[in-house]
Amino acid sequence: MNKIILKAQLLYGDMGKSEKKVADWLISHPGDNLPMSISELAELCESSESTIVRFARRLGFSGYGELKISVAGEQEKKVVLPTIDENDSCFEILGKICNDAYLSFERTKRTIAPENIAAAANLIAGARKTVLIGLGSSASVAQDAANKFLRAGYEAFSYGDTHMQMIAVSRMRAGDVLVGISQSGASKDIVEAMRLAKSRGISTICITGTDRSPVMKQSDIVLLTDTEETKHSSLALSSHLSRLVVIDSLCYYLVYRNEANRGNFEDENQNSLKSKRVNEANE
Amino acid sequence: MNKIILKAQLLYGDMGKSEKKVADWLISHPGDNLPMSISELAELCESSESTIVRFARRLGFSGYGELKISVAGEQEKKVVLPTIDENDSCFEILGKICNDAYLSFERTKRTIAPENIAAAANLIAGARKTVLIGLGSSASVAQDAANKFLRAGYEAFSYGDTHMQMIAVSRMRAGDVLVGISQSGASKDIVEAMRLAKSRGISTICITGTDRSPVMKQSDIVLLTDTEETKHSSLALSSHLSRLVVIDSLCYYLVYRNEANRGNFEDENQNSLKSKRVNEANE
DNA sequence: TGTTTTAATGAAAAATATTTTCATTTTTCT
DNA sequence: AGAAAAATGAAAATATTTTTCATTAAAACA
Repeated sequence: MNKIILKAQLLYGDMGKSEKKVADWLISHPGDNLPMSISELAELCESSESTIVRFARRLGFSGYGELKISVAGEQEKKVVLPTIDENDSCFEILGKICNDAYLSFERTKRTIAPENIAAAANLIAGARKTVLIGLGSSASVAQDAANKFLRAGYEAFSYGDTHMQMIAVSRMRAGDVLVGISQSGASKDIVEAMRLAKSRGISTICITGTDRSPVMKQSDIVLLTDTEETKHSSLALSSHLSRLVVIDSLCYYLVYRNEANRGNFEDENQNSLKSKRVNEANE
Repeated sequence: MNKIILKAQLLYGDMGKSEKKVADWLISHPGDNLPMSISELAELCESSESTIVRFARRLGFSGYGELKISVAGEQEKKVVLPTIDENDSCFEILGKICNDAYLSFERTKRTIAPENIAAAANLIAGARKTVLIGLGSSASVAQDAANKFLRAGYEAFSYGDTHMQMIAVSRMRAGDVLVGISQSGASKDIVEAMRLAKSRGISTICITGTDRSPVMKQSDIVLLTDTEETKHSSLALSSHLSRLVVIDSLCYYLVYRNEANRGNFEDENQNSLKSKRVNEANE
């Protein structure tokens, strides 16, 4: 995978017309080495030297020299363009999905507010208990999160059933935290549950992929993940993965924060599951 | 081994005293990139710019620029493994987890057998129904998969409860497919359920991160994901994501295979959920 | 061994390449 | 449509690379 081309695609939207011409050239010449001099490339792209320097800087290089060298370093790895088409084999699709996930992670890093993740983690760390709710694919994210938080030593529960969600919220009190997970940010039942929680003085956090969405209005802390419309379909695969990495980073932070847990939680968890494993010798 | 260093050694005898100093520096710094400018290198080698140009030409390059780029191209892409430490902020952890996920995807692409994914997808595509089972974090993977397969137009169910898993298997028949998900590949209950299924002539697929694991012996098709031992902890975050991208690629393939579905499944799914969304105007 | 010839070297000049600056153009917002 | 902001490229300012050439070091020969 060519990281430079991926990065160029990632930042494509931010570029001006002329910078896009540089990106286009790069994207349409994967595997090529860059011309020796910036002037040659400027001519090829029908652009100017300064634009190319700006392009290189946008990608994180100090200038054209670094870009040139980095492109050379990336060579021999072919680019997979992340549009899935009907003739792709399963394995090709896997490659494209991995690419897409990578881009989604990069977008999430840009979208999410660092201080909000920290705030969310600290809120959960100090909470009496944490309840996570979501529907559809967000229900499995919620379940996964509850699973991990519990293993990290925090009281966490998830509910995927709208009735149970309301019941759970009605049993919560100040000092508890409700985490609502919704890609669209507009799931009625989740918004309702969040509203109820908020009215009862319970802290609320949402993880959503849609800015200015209803669920945000009911949240004390907003974790905004990859907001890009998924290019493939409503399966919304990559955005789902982004929500998981956000959960994972919260979880890691919690593990490290939990002094008592830090050293031994791995072993403890391993031991608690030991009886559930096949004794390989008998297998 | 680095081709450029090899060449330098080959031609070492022909060089003058000063050129040898340049060769020595290169040989004693394998894996390093060359300094940005020829003057820097001249200083490091206690030599001069002109000598370095001569050295580069002797090796067959047109000048320092080409040598520099060629050295960069030769570099083995050594990846920095991001180890999370206790002083990292949540946001830093997020970055490292994304990196880790990326590496995990790369490993999965190398480990998984392309023909096996295809076989698994085709098996599911032709099945009367598909049952997915897993425990712990694999339960949420199973749930996520069932959710997506159903949306893609296939009969799919997941069970996270060991009793329900056995009951579900006992109700299956030839023509059905059982997918067992287990990172360790050694979960007793999953292996049991798979064995039962196999004895009853039901096709079995496993998704696991452990080669030569018990669950593999009960499987017709093995999807082996990232087998790297997780560097961080038993939370096994990245391997979890790898299993999800495998599910996602199966799912996409199924979507494209399902002729009837292809065009309109997105819209249908969107419509079926419409009543569950907040009407934004009222919000 | 001393002298001549040849090769190697580096300082500085010349040629190239890159980066910055800034006036002009284009786009966006009102 | 007009004002403000952003993007662009020409040209100036830097920086880098290459060439030149005087000097030095090494080899060849008497």
